[in-house]
Amino acid sequence: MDLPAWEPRRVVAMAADLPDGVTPPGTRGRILEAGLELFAESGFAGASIRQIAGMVGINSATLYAHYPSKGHVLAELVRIGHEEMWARLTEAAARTRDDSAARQLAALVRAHVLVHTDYPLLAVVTNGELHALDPELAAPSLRLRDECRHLLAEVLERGAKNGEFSVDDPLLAVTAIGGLGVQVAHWFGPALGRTREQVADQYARFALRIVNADQ
Amino acid sequence: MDLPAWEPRRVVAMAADLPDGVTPPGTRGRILEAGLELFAESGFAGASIRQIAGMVGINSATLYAHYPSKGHVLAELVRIGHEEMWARLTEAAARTRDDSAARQLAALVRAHVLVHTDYPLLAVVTNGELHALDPELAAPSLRLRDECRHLLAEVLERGAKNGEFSVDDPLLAVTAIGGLGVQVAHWFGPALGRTREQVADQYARFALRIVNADQ
Amino acid sequence: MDLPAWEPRRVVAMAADLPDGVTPPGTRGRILEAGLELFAESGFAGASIRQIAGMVGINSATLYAHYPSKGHVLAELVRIGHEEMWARLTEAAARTRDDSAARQLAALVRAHVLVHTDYPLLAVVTNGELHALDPELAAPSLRLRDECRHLLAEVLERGAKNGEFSVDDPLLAVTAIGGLGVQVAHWFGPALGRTREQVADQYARFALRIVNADQ
Amino acid sequence: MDLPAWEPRRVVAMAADLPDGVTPPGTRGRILEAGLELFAESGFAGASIRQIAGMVGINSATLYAHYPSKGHVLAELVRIGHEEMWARLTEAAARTRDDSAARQLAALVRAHVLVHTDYPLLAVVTNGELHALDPELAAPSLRLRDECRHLLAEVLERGAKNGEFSVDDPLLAVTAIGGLGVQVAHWFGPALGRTREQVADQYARFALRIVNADQ
DNA sequence: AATGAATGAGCTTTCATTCAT
DNA sequence: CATGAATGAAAGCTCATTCAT
Repeated sequence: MDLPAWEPRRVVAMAADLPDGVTPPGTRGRILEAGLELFAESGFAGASIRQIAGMVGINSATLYAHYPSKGHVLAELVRIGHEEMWARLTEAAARTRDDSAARQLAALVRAHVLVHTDYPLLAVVTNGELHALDPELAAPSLRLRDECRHLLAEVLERGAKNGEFSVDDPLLAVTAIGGLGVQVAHWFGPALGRTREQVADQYARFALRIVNADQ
Repeated sequence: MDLPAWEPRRVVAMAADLPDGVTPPGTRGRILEAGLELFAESGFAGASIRQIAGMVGINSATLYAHYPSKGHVLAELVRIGHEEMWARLTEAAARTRDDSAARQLAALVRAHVLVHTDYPLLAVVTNGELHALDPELAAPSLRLRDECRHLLAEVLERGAKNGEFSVDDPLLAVTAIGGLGVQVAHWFGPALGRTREQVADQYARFALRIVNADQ
Repeated sequence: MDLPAWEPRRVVAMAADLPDGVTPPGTRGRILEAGLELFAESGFAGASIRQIAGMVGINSATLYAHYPSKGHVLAELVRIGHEEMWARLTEAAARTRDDSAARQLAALVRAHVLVHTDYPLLAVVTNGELHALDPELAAPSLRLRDECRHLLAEVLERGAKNGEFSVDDPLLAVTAIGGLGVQVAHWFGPALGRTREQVADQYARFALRIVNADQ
Repeated sequence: MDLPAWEPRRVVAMAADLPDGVTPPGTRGRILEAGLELFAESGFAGASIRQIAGMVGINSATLYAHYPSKGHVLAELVRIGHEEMWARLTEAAARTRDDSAARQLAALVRAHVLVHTDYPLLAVVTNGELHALDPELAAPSLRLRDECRHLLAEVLERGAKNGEFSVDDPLLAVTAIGGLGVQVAHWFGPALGRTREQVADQYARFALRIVNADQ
């Protein structure tokens, strides 16, 4: 097996993409993208307002015409990340509401993985820099995050109840399956030689096996 | 299912423990423990030399009598973390050298999980702050890290070859199984209501299912 | 003879003057003047950024909006000093190009002395703090300095060749005549009771005698 | 004429020599020599106690078993430098007490130059770092320094009175002749291709010409 | 005589932020 | 909308010096 050399970076991916339609126009949006790249690379504390401004090509004071503080840039990124995740998982759950638990679980895991392959920098910031946010700025994201975890918990319970799944410890299954997706953001990239679909499908199968679902 | 409220912290665990026998005596060791706690909580860039010194109860200048720079404190933590992980995985692999691939995989995953439950702060720093290290200070740890990944890859290949495992995409299986353990450090703690053994056993079973081993 | 008491200071003069037209306007110029005074008095290493800022009446951080480092303040002073010296010597040499070597030597020494009486602090910094400068920042000044020494060497050679001067060891004559002027910056001041012109004329006569020119 | 490239160093010479018989034995003497080298190269403020200790091969705390402070190391160097200068000039003046003023002036200048060629580092520190010394530590040296200047002033006055010399402005002649010697310490070295005697003889002749003595 | 550990003060520089223009 | 200048606070680190051993 060819293990690609492990890189001591927080994210392997390069493009600081944001979901369609959420990037504000003009300078405000470019600040957001620069913040995304730098926060993903160096963490919130490790990135400076001057670095962000420099990447955008503006004076650091100009940033304050668009965001009231460095923390608010992070807050907007974290909000966008959580909303995208929540939207995709909610959509996947709704779309498969009447399917078997197995199909719904697969859909949720696929959605979960794909949001991490599509926006790896955003995912790394969203998952890893929440601690740097003022509690009041973090609160809305925390609510979305809890809803996402409950979506996963609910399908596991449904499958356990109706006999599709055989789960010894549902809580650990949630942490495992959730954790699988989170890690994807760190290493997914073109060097891997796998498409986003391939990873999503494979990880969905892993999840089904974790809960002993027939496949 | 009772999902405990998700906490916006990098580590849930509290005790800034280091493996037996590696903590240097006296002030040097206390600096290491304080650095561990603060780097785990706030990241390398988010923790200041004065905070570390304050936690130890020394003047910030005194720190430099023991370590030549802030980066060297991190470097020692990262080195310890990688050596512990490497030692445990190597031991597990050696102990099960003559067993089936399934038993060896289980042993590796158990060891991997246990090192994350036993030293969660160290694991978070070891996995998450390597990027902040000067390349020359990081190099030895990167070598150990690659060896660990190869241990896992080798047992997967052995099981795939001898028919114990059925793996579509071995590389993705490595990332998945490896990723499972890494995440443990973030949420394992007393509030979870699971012992370290319970988590390790369960995760070992998850891994075996991921590779379709008979159990 | 009334020898004024010798003072253990690097410069006796007080006014931290810079040549006309080179002081930048506003804060940037006041930083330069404060740096001049403090570097002259205490040397580069002995003067702190906070002292400079305090003398200007600004926060020490503000200094960095005008100069990228303490070394760059020194670099600008050293550059100004060398350019003024070079300009005056070049002008003196050009003005007397068609005169006798004796008249040209006198003009050069007068110019050399006058630049030291007019800007003694600048001369002390320019001559005495070059060693503290990064080589790349020092390079342009070193070139000017070498050109100045060659101006002096050339007139000595001309006078030696055409019989106006009688010089045993031209190299030592250059060091002696050059050294005469350099020292002036340390002790010239109002307490001396001599005008700049008196010193310049007298030293020019000294130089002519050193090379045995008819007067 | 081959002007050697001008070097942006405070002293060109290398050997950190002290006069015979004054270097204290053992560590105390090695501290003095290390201080001499570093103070000459970087100035008092630019050299640290740890650098000195490092050069000696001792712990910086050990230095305080030999000298009560960094300033006292400088003070001892400055004292030694002034005593050597005073001793040599006094001896030269005494030896030529009954000679012509011209011969006495030549002897004084020769002695002055030779002390600068023989101990250039010491001379640079002695002349250039007095300002960094506490006034009470500097006082004895200042007295010696004034005596030296008076020796020179006296012979000039004698020569002027008895008609050997023709001096317009004795004070400026003192500054000029004194300044000649001081500068020697900065550039004298093996690269010059002149012996100490050659320089001393030549500079003595320069001095006689400055005062219009018959030669 | 020498040391390692410790310290308070200070260093140069960068931080996020403000404000007048 | 954008800027240059400014700031208080704090960053990592070095300073000369002290002290118990």
